[in-house]
Amino acid sequence: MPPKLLISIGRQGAKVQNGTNDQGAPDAANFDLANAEDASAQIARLRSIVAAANIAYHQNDAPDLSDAEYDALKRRLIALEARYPELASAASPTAQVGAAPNDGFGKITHAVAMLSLENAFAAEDVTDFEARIRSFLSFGGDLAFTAEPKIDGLSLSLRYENRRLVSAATRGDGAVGENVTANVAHIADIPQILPAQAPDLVELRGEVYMSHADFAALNARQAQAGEKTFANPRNAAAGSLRQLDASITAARPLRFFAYAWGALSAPLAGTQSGAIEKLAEFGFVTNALTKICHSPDDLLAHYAQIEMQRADLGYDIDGVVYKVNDLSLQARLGFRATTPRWAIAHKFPAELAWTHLLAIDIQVGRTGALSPVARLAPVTVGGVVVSNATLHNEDYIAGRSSRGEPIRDGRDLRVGDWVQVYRAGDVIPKINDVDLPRRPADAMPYQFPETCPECGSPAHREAGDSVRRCTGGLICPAQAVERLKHFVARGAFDIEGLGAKQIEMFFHDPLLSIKTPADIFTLAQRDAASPLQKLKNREGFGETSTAKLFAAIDARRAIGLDRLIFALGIRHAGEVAGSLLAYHYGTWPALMTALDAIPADPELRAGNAEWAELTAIDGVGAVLANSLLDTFQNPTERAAIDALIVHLHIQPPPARQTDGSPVAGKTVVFTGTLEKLSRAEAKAQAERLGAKVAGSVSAKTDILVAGPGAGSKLKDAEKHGVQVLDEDAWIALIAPKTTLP
DNA sequence: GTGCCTCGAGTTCC
DNA sequence: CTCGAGGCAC
Repeated sequence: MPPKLLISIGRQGAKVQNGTNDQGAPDAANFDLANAEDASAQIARLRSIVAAANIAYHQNDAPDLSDAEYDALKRRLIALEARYPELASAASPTAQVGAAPNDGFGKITHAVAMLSLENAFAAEDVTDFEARIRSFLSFGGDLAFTAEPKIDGLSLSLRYENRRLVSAATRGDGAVGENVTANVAHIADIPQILPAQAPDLVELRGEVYMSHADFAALNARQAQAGEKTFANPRNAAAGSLRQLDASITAARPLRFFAYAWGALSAPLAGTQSGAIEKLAEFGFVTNALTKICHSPDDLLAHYAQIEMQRADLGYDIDGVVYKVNDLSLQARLGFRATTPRWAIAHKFPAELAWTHLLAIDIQVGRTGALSPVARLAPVTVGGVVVSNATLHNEDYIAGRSSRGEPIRDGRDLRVGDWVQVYRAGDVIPKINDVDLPRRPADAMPYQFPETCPECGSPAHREAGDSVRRCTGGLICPAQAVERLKHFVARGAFDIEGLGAKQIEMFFHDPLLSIKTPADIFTLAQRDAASPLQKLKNREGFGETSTAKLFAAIDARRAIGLDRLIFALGIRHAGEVAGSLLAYHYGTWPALMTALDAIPADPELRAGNAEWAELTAIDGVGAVLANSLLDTFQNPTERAAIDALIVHLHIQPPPARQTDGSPVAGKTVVFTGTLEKLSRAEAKAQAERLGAKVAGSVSAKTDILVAGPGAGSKLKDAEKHGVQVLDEDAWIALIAPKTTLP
């Protein structure tokens, strides 16, 4: 997932609904959406520039564009072509470089990201959900929700411009999906044209599914024709939609329920339920079991009602979705990193199945964690055949959580046991229970290895840690290869054509080996210099895909500082930490200078100014800071990083989209009692507008928002000459920017 | 010190 | 997707 993208989309969601912006496709953002004439001219111009640059680069060895410029132009072209599928052309340079391997579908960037939902399993999770919303909003009045069945199909995003369907995309990673426009052309539930009352731009979301009756008939036809049958309606729907030959899709009985929207040029209504009614007026099929509820008890009653009807619906559902009905409250609640705060999916209990535990294997992850995996006799659970299940860690096998509490009543798992499996969240297979009476008499307790099965190094478990880790570091081939996979993963370098499989292959390749990240960027050079076994002559590569791969690698020499930090795979430094550090330090040299100024001896760090600055970053604590220093001050690690850096053009993190927000870049501190906003809401709102929210007042503070009961912070503010506002003044200050649909 | 809220790191199957 | 735990508010 491109993390920055997702976060910025989430935080900007409300504005997008006003039609003022288009965060999901930054490369095409300044483009007049309604004007396909302009698009056609721009696409033609960009194609010729990019094609010329490709030739200059690959044949003349004299690039006339910088990597960053080339990358930007190409991305803009891809975005435009995605937006205007009718202008796409096999002759476009993107047709050769842009498409993913073994995949005939183009990509479409969602104007507003398609997020996932938080899950609830128990009644308690539902009451918690409601309570959390009330507390976030400081709201005691009537709080209404919509409750509707959660269809078990594939989510789809349909884009209508001037009331005509222009594109259809799968969810993909949430930010970018696959273009299936041709495939949905024959789905009867999807209108091609919207009525005159619909807004100019509608990005509509819903679920493609197959009914039980149609599924049974399709499988019967498939069996008769000697074709493979589908395991369940969901797979059948997915398989049908993703046919490269759209005429096959047309012959499959797919259906569609509309239930949500992304970008809109005008709001549909003031409530979720009102908007759904509008969608029905537009000609979409909406679910008849959608109901407005006013309390957790109401929600749970409707859940029970739907669960009772489940078997008779004629299509698969896997739960009930609850959404805050008032759209202005939805906007205030906003988003966490990957899920909205205003919705939750209440899942039905998972299906269970008994099977045989055949073996316990150990995998080694990029941080050296030894993770046990259960090998199972294949068994069907929830329509899917499961043969592996995660076992988490050694405590989990032993029958206790790492906090020492018993799980499975303290019964351990042994090879040879009968175990009960389920798919957590209908995805990840897990072991729920073990049948002790059926345990073979000779079954032995599992002995967790104390050395790494991959490299033989000692595997230690630190106090308070739940996992045992290989101490081999980069000596361990498993760690080295996993680190490389992480380096090229989504959200990191994300190099097209260089995924986990290719990394695995290159890692073990004697001639063109990739052992460190720097090796990726010298691959083309080493290939050119190598007298034998050039990549293009190997099986599975050839001239085009080799050129494609080298071009994809080159395109990534220009990399955002945030992505680079994340890509290094430093423990505790994920996407968010990468972004925090990038925004704070701005450039690579600034970050290095700061880290190098901190003493190597942990004992001496406390008094150091750079250490103080680092750990003062909101979200960066001592654990992360120490982990960063462990990596950068380790000579081997540092040498590998320095060797990488010379191949890159490190870009500053993208400017925050704050649209001239009055508080962008300011540091704000809240103190005292806030009466109109809760603390959490005030903080989220300030951050949405580009402000940094700090906990204490210092010379760097710009604004102190003081409610009644403010104490020492008010005095600090006076001392430092910090602007002090009361809550009303703060709300007035940010008001113009928080008007929501 | 305790209790949220997120984030990070692990995993499966198609 | 889930679990553990880091970071911070109370």
